Amino acid sequence: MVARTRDLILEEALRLFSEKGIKETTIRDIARAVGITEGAIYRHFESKDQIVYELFEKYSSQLYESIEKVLKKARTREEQFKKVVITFLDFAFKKPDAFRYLNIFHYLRSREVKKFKHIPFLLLKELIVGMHAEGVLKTEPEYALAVVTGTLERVFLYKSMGIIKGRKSKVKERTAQLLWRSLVECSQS
Amino acid sequence: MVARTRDLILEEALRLFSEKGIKETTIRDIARAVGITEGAIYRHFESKDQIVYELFEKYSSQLYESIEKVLKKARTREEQFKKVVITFLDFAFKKPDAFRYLNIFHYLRSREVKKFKHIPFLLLKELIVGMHAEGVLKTEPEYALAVVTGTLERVFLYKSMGIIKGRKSKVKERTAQLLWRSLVECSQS
Amino acid sequence: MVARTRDLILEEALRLFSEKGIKETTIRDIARAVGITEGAIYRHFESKDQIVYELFEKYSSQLYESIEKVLKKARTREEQFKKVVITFLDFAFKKPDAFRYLNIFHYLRSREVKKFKHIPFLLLKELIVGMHAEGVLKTEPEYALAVVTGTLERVFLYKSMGIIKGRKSKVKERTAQLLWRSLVECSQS
Amino acid sequence: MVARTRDLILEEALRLFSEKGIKETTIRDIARAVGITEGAIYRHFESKDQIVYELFEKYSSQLYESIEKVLKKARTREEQFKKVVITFLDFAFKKPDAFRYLNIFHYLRSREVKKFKHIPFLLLKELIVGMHAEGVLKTEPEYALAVVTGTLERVFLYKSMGIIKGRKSKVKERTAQLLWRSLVECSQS
DNA sequence: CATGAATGAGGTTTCATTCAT
DNA sequence: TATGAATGAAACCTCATTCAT
Repeated sequence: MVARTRDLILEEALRLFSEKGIKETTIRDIARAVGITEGAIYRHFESKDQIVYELFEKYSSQLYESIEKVLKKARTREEQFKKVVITFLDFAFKKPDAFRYLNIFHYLRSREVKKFKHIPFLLLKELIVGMHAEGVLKTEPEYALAVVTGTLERVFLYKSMGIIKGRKSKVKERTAQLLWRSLVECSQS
Repeated sequence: MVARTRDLILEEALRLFSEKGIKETTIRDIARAVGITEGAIYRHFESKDQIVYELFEKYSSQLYESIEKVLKKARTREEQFKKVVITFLDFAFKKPDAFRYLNIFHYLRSREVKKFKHIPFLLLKELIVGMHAEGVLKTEPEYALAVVTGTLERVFLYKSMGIIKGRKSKVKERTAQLLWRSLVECSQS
Repeated sequence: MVARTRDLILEEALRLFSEKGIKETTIRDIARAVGITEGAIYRHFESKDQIVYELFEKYSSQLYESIEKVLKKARTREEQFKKVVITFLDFAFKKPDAFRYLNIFHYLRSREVKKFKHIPFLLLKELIVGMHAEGVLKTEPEYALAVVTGTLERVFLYKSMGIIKGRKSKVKERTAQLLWRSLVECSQS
Repeated sequence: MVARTRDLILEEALRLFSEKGIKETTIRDIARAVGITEGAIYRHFESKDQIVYELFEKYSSQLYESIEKVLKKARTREEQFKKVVITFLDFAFKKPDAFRYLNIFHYLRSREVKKFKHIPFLLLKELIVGMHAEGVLKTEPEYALAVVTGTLERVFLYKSMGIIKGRKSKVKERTAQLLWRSLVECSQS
């Protein structure tokens, strides 16, 4: 009941930020959503920016760790690649607000992203560069990265907009397969 | 001389919106960039939102028309597809602020997008659905759409960040080819 | 153990008030300095103002009583005068925070000073007026008062800033002698 | 009528700051006194602190220049000394709010004083150190400085409180003479 | 057309004080 | 006695918009 408020603030802030944008969400919005007064927020956070950063740090790390775990477990490059795609989408589907928020943050605060360690994007980059170095991936790694990250974001977006239909597990599998085939099996240079 | 100021306002607003965000850019910022005072802006526009909408309308239509033209000219589906991809990237490279702005607007004002006709995305959607209906494209159109739109945005982003290197014409060609092969030639279901 | 906390609060409040100012010091600042929470302060004091007043009352009285004692003991006007000067500076050097605080309070709350009895300044005034009435002091008492009080404050200030150097006992003696000679021996009208 | 508002803000801010203190005066207080809204203040000043600094700079410089002028004109050390004392008090009597404000600022923001050039106190210090070096002043310069600055402040204070009576010109002359005799003619070491 | 001062609503933040535990 | 979360008023500041000139 004590530490709860802090979490509630983070929860509602995440929801509102991902819905309306960061600047578009006011401290009052958050306070109202939590059911406290504006002043109370400042017992738990020093500033609005602290909430903004803490949310990025929290979910960035979460996703980062999931991917790290998957990378370690998988035996083959194929398994690694597909599992990473699935992990991304799994996170996105389970925590859509968080995923949307991470994208917004990357878009609007790209300069500040550098201050954080544990950027999931970097793990993906490493994987793709590694695959290319080993000759598994013929496509230029920069392009492959663009295809993968772009597709991930859009698949999530279109799924949440209802453009892409079907069970989430199906969507995850299909996306992983599609990207693998596109980039690896259709060997392109 | 009269119309010039109005255009300058749009120009600077676009630059600032795409750099810092819409809410993050103030009327004063725009006025200063143009070299006039805040009040003067209201001689040309009724409100900040009018600038926001007009910019979206303007560049959305521009891109829409370029794509329309290309679609009409092209003889084959392959030519259509590749030319559309190239047209998108051409627009993005020539008017990076506008392209970034269209993306921001889509992200933050998705509800309002519906008020506008001439959404380039819809032309792309139509093309892909058409290709699928004709059997040219085996990949499910929703996924193909996700791959194409996502990749386009990322290729532009990574090019402007310096992650993707090389001449712009090369990048455009390569992206078009890559997407065509991935989605069409690697026949997938 | 009970009274100890109360005293600690007064102690830390005095230090902070004299360092940063009254309005500039928050209840939270004081609580943190003492090592308790904000709420706990209100177990010991009804309000911030009560702390402010009690501190003034406490140190004002202390200095008042020291001076009173000295005045009673001394046999001659010269001894009285010099001892009073020394007592003022002795208090200032031993309790610099308190002395600074008394000055701040006089400056910012001059209206409220009247509510208190035991204002050290009044004893000094009485002494000087008395000396003048007896013909010991030729200088007009109002001016003498200005010279004495002003000099005392500045000697303390310059000593704590390092502008005036030397042992404190020396500074006290020298100031007493200097003021006595200036105002009394150099008979002026 | 245009530039007037800016000056009015400075004027009222000075009055309120010197009456109630800096932290104790709100932007709203100033706005109300001027007869405008709070927001309007920010068209003329970037922040409350800017007003605070500008006021210090303005009156500090004014007094500084008056003293500089007097120092240049005067032929003898005696004339210099007395004229400087008179100039200080003249400023204090003509602009009591400004004089009180300079004192408050020195007291509460001593660290920030170093950022400014043209501190009147420094001219006084120079004069006294010079007089001592030449043997005109036998009293140690640090003590002399304490007596002079302390007395000046108190004479002003007691005059404005009604403790010191008489015409202002009389008070100025008397203070100058009293300080000269005390520190110089009563040769002390 | 343009200026730039002003408004007024609303944003972020601070802080003395209260209160359930 | 003490905690620490919460309140609520008020502080500083921002900014889209209006308006007299």
